[in-house]
Amino acid sequence: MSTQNNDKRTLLVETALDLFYRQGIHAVGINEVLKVSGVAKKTLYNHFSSKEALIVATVEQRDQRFQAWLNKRLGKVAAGRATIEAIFIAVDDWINERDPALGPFRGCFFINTSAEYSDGACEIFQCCQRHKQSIRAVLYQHALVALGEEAAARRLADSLGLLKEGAIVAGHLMGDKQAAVKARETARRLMGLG
Amino acid sequence: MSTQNNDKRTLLVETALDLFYRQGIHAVGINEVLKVSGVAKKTLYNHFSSKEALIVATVEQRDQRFQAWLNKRLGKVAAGRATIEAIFIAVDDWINERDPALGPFRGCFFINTSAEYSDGACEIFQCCQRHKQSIRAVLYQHALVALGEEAAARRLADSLGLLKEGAIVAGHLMGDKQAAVKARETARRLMGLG
DNA sequence: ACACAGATAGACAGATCGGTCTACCTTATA
DNA sequence: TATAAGGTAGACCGATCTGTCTATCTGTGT
Repeated sequence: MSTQNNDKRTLLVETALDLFYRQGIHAVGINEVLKVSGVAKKTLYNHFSSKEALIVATVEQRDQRFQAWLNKRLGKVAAGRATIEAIFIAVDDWINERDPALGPFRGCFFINTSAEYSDGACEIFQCCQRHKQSIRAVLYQHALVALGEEAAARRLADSLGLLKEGAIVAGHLMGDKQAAVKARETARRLMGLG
Repeated sequence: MSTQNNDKRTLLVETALDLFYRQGIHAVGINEVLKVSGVAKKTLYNHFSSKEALIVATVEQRDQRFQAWLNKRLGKVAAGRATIEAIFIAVDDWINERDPALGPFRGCFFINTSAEYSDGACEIFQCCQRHKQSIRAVLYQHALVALGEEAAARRLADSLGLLKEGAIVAGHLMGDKQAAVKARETARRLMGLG
């Protein structure tokens, strides 16, 4: 049946995403995904032509989940400065695992994945790129509301983007659980709120 | 002979570092390292007890090379603000591959490696952590010279660290070759030079 | 000249990889 | 109830992985 069909596909993607995020992609074999999910190998290759296709699906899934989570967090916040601050607060909750929606914190799945697939021509890397561009678009949108002028908004969005990526990296690699708080304070200073 | 002994070891580490940085660690097998370096397998296992030991050696080698490169770049610059700016200029040259000392730019080897070995208890991850802490110490040292006050210097060093990590990530994942220039401009603003 | 340390090539082992395929089972619908 | 689609379990394939081991060669110090 079609619904079960999608159920299996979804189960595979969610299981793979969880394992890939925790352990890295090359470190997780197809057989482990099958064992954990309880799905048969034939079913996997019925839905995906290869491991790479499964990886692409997990990246897209993570993108959708992340953006849905972020939109929910930002839903009731006024556009502009308040939303920009809310983004850093959301990242802080993510790093400190105060929000179960994203699961445990192991850094940015897209940064981690692009570390393993860094060929700019490959589909996996490009999926990661698209995600980052989506997030940057959100930052620019609210920077524009905050500042009203395009060039200044671009500059602010660039700075905010760097701070956000830096916070995620520092939160993971350096174990600095305050990284997003520091990023938010720096952002406030850049927006003239410090 | 003892010198040849070290020659082989060094050759193995440099070859492995180059391959690991370009392709990722799990994606490179021991046999490939041996083939490219022209060293016999027995010799490798004479110097390293396992692949993991070789990986640790490559991370340490990258740390040494990076710090030597940075120190050279900063050698003739006045301590404080000027050195902080020079750091971002150096990162810019790295991203745009204008300085052959670090080879091609594939993002931060330590970030990439910690993406594949993210268990906080494992030796490899801890080596990556130590590197980042060394760099942060340099930032703090010059922030202190620039500001003269410890708490403010810590805040500044934190902000600069986030901008630097963000620039490296943006330069790689988003292909933003201007990332370090933007980070530098933001840093200038934070230091009251904007 | 001889002994020995350390290098070489590469066979080999055992596990695991991604991916294919067979054979059987379950279930919804005509 | 018959049919057909899609699931299950898992054997199997060739390739590759890390790591061990044998056997041979080279070069240095005494």
